[in-house]
Formats: sequence, C-alpha cells, structure tokens
Amino acid sequence: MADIKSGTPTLYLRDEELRKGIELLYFAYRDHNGVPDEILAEYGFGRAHHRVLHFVARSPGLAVSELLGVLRITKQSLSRVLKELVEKGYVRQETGARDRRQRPLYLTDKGSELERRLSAVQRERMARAYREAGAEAVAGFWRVLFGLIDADGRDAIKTFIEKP
Amino acid sequence: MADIKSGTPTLYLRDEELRKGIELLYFAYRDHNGVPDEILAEYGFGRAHHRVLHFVARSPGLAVSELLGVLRITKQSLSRVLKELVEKGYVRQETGARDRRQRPLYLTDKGSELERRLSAVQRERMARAYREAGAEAVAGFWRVLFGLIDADGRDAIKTFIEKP
DNA sequence: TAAATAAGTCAACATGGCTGACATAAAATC
DNA sequence: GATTTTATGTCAGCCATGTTGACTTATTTA
Repeated sequence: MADIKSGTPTLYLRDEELRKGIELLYFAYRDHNGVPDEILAEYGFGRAHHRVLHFVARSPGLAVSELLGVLRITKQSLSRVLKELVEKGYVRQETGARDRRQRPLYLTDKGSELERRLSAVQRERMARAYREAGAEAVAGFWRVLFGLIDADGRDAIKTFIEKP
Repeated sequence: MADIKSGTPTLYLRDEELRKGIELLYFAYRDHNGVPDEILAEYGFGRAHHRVLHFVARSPGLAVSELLGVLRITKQSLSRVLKELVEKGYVRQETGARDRRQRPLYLTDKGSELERRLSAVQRERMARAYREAGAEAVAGFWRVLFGLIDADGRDAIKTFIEKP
C-alpha cells in the first residue's frame, strides 16, 4: 500500500525478490542443520557443540578468545559446551607455547570423527545443491551471502574466508 | 595433515568450496537476524514471534495448522508465542468461514507496523547484498538455497516460492 | 451417532543464549 | 619488583524457544 503512493512500481518486483531471499534463507538454513541436529542428539550434544567442533577442526590450536570472537557468544555460554566436549573427550586443551595463559584447542581423534560425520552430511547436501545449481550459481551464492554479513563480521572472518 | 596423505588433490578445492558455503551460510544467517532480534527485544518478543508475524503477513488468513506446517514446530511451541501476539494485539484470530473449527490469522494494524519495521531492516540488508553482488549472483543465490531445502520442504513452500 | 480433525491448554524438561560477580595464573607495564 | 591487565574458568540465575505427553472442546466428516 505504501507502494501505491510511492509511485515506484518497480518496487513491487524488488520487494518480492527480497522476500524470496529472506524466506529461502530461512528454509535453507533450517534444513541444512536438520540432519546434524539429529546426529548431535545421539551424543547428547546440540548445535552449539557442532559450532565448536567445526571451528576447532577448521583452525586447530585456536585460542578460546579467538573462538569467542568467531562465535560472538559469551564465554559463559561457550564454557558450558566446551566443558562437555573436553570432559567427554572430543576436544583437547593444551597450554599456549608463546602465551601460557592461552589454552589452544584441538580435536581428539574421537572429536575429529564426530566432526567429520557431521560435516559430511552438510557437505553432501551442499554438494548436491551446488551440482543442481551450477558453478556460476555457486559464485553468486557466495557473493550474496558475503554481502549479508556485517562489516565487522566480514573483518572477523577474513582469516577464514577471502572475499568471494 | 590428513590431506597430505590422502593423495586426492582435486578434493581440496571441492571441500574448500563446500566449507565456504557452510560457513558463509552460518555468518550470513546470524547477521541477517541480528538487528531484528534487537528490535524484537524492545517488545519483549523473540525470533519465534518474528516468524509468525512474517508468515501471517505473507499469507493473511493462514490457518493455525498451515502455520504449523510451514514452521515445522509443535503446536505447543507455537501456542506460546501466538498467544502473546494475540493478547498484546499484534495478531487477530477469526473463525473460519468454510470450516468454523479453523482460526484464520491476520495481523492487526499494530502487527503490520511491527512486521514492516522488522522486515524493513532485513530487506535493506538483503537489497544491499543484492546490489553489491549483481543480478546474476542473486539468481545463483536463490538456486543454491533452494537446493539446500529438503524434498518435502520444497513441496511445503511451493505455495510461497516458485522454484528459482 | 460415532469418529476424525482443528485448535487450545497444562505440565515438565532441554538447549543455549544472557547478565553479574568473582577467582586464578600469566604477561605486560610502571 | 610491584601493579595492572589479560586469558581463562566458574557459580548462580534468568529468558526464549524447542520438545514430549496427556487431555479438552468444538466442529466436521463418515
């Protein structure tokens, strides 16, 4: 209705396109995490555990503070899941070589195994989507997702992901 | 390190590409919901309320069972947020015309206002990402996201979104 | 008339965010 | 060398939102 007054008819199409992105993002994100959630439940874990496993697998030796920066949660929230992962033998903490206050994080063999199991189902789904959509679509997928990330978020992930 | 032993160099690129999609999806989804979450908090609402507002705005007159089907949550979970939205005057429930057991959902003026406020910030961010990425990228974005959705999920959203 | 369906409700539990306060060890600074 | 800052950990409690299970009411369908 605001559209009628605004006199910019192209806005209709535009809004429809924006809404489509918003909804697809919601449904895709949900289904992308569906199977991993079921697997995690077998272990008494949740999505938060998965994130820790993912980023520790991604950057072995990651400091706790670095992980906090990536996840953008409080240390109390992280502590809860990290503690469980360490106690159950999925994550190992060493003492920092340069700075002995730090506790660099590593996956144990058991942790690597679970991480691979979880990421396998996500990678398979992602691979299927890539295959169905084609290489050009994949490049566009990355570009738009990157554009959705906050300015400081883009900065924070620079070490992980180069600008697509 | 496992990679060095595996001897399948083509796998590197592929896995890197899949991981990139997985991580970008995580960061983009998080930031996409950041500002709306803050706005919702002003009203004492959460993301679940936003979803209800979104889909009721999207399909006025939606039956409760249809909303449950789209959101894929239990009616007890929905009940909690729907009740609040109705009590606080953001959502209105009528009695179904054809089937009087149904309670078609509509946004009140107040509800529409909030929904527009929430969707505005998401649409602005999405528009910025579209603009930065270009029209071709947007098409690819849709195609890959669609491919990430479960087979039955694709079915369920047919009424909302045509296959990109 | 009986059975199925749409919606609502109560209770209890789990996950994973949050704030606030405080403790310890190590590094950095004065 | 003493002090301050930093990295990490911990306790306690709150909130939002998902779950299961059991049960009710009104209405439609068979």
